[in-house]
Amino acid sequence: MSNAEAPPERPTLKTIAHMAGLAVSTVSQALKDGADISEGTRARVKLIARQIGYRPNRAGVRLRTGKTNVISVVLNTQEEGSGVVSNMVFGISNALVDTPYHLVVTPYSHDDPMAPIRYIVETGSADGVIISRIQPNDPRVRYLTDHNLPFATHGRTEMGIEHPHYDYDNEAFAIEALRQLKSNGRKRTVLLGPPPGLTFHKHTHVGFERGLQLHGLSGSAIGSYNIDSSLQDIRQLGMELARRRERPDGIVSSSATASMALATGLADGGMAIGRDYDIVTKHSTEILALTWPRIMVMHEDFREAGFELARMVMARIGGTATQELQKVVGPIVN
Amino acid sequence: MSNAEAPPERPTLKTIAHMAGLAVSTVSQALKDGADISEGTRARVKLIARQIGYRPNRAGVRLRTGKTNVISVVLNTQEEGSGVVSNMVFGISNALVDTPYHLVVTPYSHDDPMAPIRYIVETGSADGVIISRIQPNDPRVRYLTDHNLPFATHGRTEMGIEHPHYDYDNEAFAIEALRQLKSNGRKRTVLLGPPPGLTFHKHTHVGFERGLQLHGLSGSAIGSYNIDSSLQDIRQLGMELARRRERPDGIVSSSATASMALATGLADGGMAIGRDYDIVTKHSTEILALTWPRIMVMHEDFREAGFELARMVMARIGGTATQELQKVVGPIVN
DNA sequence: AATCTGTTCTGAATCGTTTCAGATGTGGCA
DNA sequence: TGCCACATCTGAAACGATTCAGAACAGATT
Repeated sequence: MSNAEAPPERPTLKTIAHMAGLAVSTVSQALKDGADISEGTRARVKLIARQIGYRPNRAGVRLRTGKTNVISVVLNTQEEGSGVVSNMVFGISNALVDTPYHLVVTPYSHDDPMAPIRYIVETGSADGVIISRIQPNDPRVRYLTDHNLPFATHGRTEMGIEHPHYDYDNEAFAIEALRQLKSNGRKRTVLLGPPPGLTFHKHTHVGFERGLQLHGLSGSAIGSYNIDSSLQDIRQLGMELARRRERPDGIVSSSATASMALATGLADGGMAIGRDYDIVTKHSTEILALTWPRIMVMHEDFREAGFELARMVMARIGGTATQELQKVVGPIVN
Repeated sequence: MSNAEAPPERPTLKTIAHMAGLAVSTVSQALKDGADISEGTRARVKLIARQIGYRPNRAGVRLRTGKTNVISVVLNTQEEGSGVVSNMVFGISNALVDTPYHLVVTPYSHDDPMAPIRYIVETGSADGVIISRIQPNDPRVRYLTDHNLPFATHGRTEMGIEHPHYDYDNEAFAIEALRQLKSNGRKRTVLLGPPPGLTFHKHTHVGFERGLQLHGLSGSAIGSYNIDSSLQDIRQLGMELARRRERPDGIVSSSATASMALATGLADGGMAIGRDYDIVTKHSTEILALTWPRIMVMHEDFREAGFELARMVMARIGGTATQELQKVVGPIVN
């Protein structure tokens, strides 16, 4: 009838302090190798902590220090894509294993990309942020910089602000894609690129133009559609291309699903890959290579991207210089 | 030189109390429509709170009340799939809009599905949990039930424990798939189903068997491979099937990507969809229907699943009876 | 005038952690 | 013996919210 059989409460610093016969503050210091603690008690405290499975209470730490131990990844709800998001998320998760950080997903529904950023800053709900779909002049980057919240971007900006970023070299991709088309004897090329406004749209188009010159090809970018267009629309585009007087014979595409839809449309129009045209695309899963083997592919690894971005944010939180936290990976040329 | 131009601190209850000339506890009560507060001050406090953009400090609430305002979704890092994960996550996010809940992603790397669950329970890091890849006798379900942590499962169990769940009726799917194959004149069927161990493996196989009887078809389930097998392996399987003396002419598959790989292998073996065989599959994105129009599809909506699961967990946290939080959606038969 | 009832508000304690000024005790040295 | 320096530990305060026993005061009742 006594309180002997109390439910097993989570151990706190107080628990350890009681067991060790020390004050709470001593225990706190000991656990973090504070200066003024003797080697002996330090070891003793740590032993006890390990024995009883002590884990610092996140709310306590957060309240006292302001550190949330949270990394927030801000995602566009619309973003579909074949596993881009999940791979990013898993990549980030992977980098967070064995750190105190938790990963929270903060979504936004296309109307306002700034809303989640403001929310995070105003409520102080994360120590660091990862954002994607970067624009050359990105208000989120400015805002986060102004408010001094560590972040990393999946993509580059052009606003004279140094910040951690990870990016795929889409310029190199476009050039290499054209090189491959050229070496297959293709002459009249077309680019189905990223949606306008985003930085990697620019990079891709610049690379495309440079590639055309470099390899002496003719070609043009599709203006009316991009890889974010509906698959139905892209298929229509394919049929349209097949109906042109001067049919293109080489296609550069920035997305695997878009490529499939486009190839389907072209097939509707009677054009066969390998015979009438070739198509080079980025892809991130093996399904394309397996079921559309004639589509030429360059791999882009979003898991790696997530992993690196998370490491960058953590490094930034830890004080690493921004300049050391920038990485652009080129396409893997086989 | 005075402290007049202090940096804009986040407002707290103290700020409001100061402005309203009230005690902190009064403000706290007023904001949550506590009983003993006059209508007047209630309105006044709320007005001020709105004006200055007050948001409760999560750490404060969490420390005092133990409520984390976090929903955790536990995901298998291996889980690839075409956007299953991202759609789930976005669906959950959607349900969490305009609630105080944040979504944290807790991953695990196949070795131990229990690890993240134990972590969440032991550290009390979430008010509710969403899990998937459910087994008929799932230790996670027992553990969460025993420890009284609200949760919802994406899939059903068979362990005599009532718990919130959302599931796709894979039994009905298999039966309907066979019906469609039958009506196309197919006779010798084969099932490429979910990996063994999971509940929806069982459901799919039961449905398959029942469908065979119901429609008087012959058929068998593939034992050695499943939709989690590598796409290369599945393609091999397709070639193998095409080499059999008694070639199957009807295929039921539980995954879109697996179906594509299988169809590719069958094509390698000289079999053409529509001519030599038909294949019915589940899918969740429109890409399949667009580029493989001859594959017959039934749609499974993972965004909806995530949405419903999140609502169930929140309802459970709010005390809604478990029995009212169970939903099984059938395949949409066109 | 004294007492009671009821409404509305307050103060203190608490959750778990960190920080920092100061307490305690040890030994050395004059 | 008395004083100082040093190593080690402690107590109190703070972060922001909630809870609850009780304070303060008004009006009604005797």
